[in-house]
Amino acid sequence: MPVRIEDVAAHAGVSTKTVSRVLNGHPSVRAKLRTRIEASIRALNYVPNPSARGLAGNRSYLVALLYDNPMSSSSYIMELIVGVLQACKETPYNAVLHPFEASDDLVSRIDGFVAQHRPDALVLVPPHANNTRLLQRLEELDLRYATISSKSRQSRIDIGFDERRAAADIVEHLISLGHRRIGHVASLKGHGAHAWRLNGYRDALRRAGIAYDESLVVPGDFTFASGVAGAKALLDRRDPPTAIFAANDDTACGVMREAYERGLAVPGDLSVCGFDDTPVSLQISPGLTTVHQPCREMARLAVECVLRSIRDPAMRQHTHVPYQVRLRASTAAPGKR
Amino acid sequence: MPVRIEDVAAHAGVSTKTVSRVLNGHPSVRAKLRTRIEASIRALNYVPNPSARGLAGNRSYLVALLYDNPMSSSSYIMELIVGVLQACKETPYNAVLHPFEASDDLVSRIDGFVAQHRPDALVLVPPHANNTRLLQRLEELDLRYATISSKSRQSRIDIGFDERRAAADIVEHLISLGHRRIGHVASLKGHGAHAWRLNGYRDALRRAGIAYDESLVVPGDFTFASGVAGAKALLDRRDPPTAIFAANDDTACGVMREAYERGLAVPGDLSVCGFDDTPVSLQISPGLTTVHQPCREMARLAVECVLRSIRDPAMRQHTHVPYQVRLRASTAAPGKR
DNA sequence: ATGAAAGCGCTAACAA
DNA sequence: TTGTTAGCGCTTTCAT
Repeated sequence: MPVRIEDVAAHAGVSTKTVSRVLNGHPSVRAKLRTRIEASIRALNYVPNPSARGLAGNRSYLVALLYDNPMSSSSYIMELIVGVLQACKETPYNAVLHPFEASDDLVSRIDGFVAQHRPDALVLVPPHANNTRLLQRLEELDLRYATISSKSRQSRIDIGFDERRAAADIVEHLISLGHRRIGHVASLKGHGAHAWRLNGYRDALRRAGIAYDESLVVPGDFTFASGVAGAKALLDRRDPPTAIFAANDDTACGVMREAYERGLAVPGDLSVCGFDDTPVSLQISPGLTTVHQPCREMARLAVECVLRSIRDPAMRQHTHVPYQVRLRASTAAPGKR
Repeated sequence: MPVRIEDVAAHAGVSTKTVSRVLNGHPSVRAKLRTRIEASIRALNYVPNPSARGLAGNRSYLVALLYDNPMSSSSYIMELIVGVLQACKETPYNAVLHPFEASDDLVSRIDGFVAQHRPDALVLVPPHANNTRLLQRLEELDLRYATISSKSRQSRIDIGFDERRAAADIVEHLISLGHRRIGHVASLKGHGAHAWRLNGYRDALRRAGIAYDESLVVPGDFTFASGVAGAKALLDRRDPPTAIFAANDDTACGVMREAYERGLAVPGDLSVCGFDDTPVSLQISPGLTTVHQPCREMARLAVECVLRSIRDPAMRQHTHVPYQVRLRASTAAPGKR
């Protein structure tokens, strides 16, 4: 159990500091010596003590994932977690999760959290990723952070995907099936998603020469309930849409529920598509056409970048990762039964 | 930033050791002194440095959640995570997540993980919670652990719920609606759930005086695909069941998919119920009748108990937490349309 | 019930 | 490029 750095140093015939340098990837160790020390490390099965490293180096080896609402978006968070864990694997870093509800005293609560756990790096997702006061405060604390899908340009490191183009793609798919009257249950205001997905919807209409009808866009907040309500509003019209593009899968499920309650067949009477490709899009019947949001990749990249930025604080990186439209059975030509 | 224990000691006019005792809840500090020191701690906004505590006390302040498969059961894991985080809140402990795929060298991989991260406590969920070799190894390493829903009696601390009775309850619900021929798509073998849920199903039949027909039980593995396959097998019979009890919600969704493909109405032509009360049970249409598995409570209790067991290593605790049957629209009287 | 001194295992300055 | 010497901030002996 207690193999310490000095045991390795003795075994390799060097000083502890040199072993430390190898451990920390310091460049000024000759290749030959480095190899010998690495051999000793393996031979003794040495693993450095994180507390000791942390204390001496004033680091915690913790990267924190800060998110908002575990309830309504648990599969989104879960996918991010998988990505974060992938990135931490093979590093001395551990991931810790910190749900914080948005509130006025958010900044001071984050202060408390930082004081207590002293994470070396943070990853923020919306809506915190859009909270400029919070980002400001993290800068003041000189903490490295990365955001995911932030709409703020303030963040030095942000990983997202082209949500606008993705939304346009999926609406274009509906148009290509023959739909002309397409409803949209919008995203939660404040999220970048709100504008991105709405603009993508409008882009697709414009390119197809379909006039934008504001009344076909109803408010939503990413919840199932807002899908039900949005579908009610849209389907109660005298000229109901033949297809509905919901801002996310949960909302799309709400739309499908309302169609079900009205005895409307999906996709026969109404095509529905979502966004995110959460597990429910495969579990529901018919399978839901949606956009695969590359959560894992985004989270993995975010962690990789933010860990790199610990060494290089000036680093900036704004990256889009690829997405995919997943065509399933919930969309078809209008009027087809 | 750098408020240290000696600052607190100076402020309160005591030695650092006494402050340390207060921090660690040591009983041998007089109430008056304790109060004074606590006031100093608050006044200075002191938060102990986890790395320093960890190094000096040979602890990591980490509790690890060990699980198996993030894919097929992400909402189950997510709920556990919420419970684990709740329990860690207001403690100096941080939760870390460690997915490990089951394999022959699982034990040695856990050894590596323990060597690297030195968690003070572990929480195991099935199937790891049933891995006696693994539990054995943790005992050897003198590591505190708690299991969730373990079928092994080896675990000193286990939190579960009465799955057998819950299964019986939900099947009794089907019987009370008038169903007599009820199919069951079984759980993954190896999980405690397999026997518990199957036995509960049999209990309910027996109590209702319905003969157990082995051929109405088809194998499953908690996946959507096994629900589809199981439903195919059951619905292809000359005397198909009027209701199907699926081992979990994902499987139930597969059953509903197969019903959908055959043009069978749920619940008109077929009642379906699941188990777990994952988010999909609300998102799907009709809403899925299921058993609410109290994941959060189980995880919270497991962490609370295992942290307590650090101080009291002999501690044993085997607890069942309450569950609830959630009646939704996927079950109705047979033949009703 | 409280205090003094000695580390825990590592890294950061500084030296060589 | 490598080694020496001090700590990092806390808890633990062992005193008292």
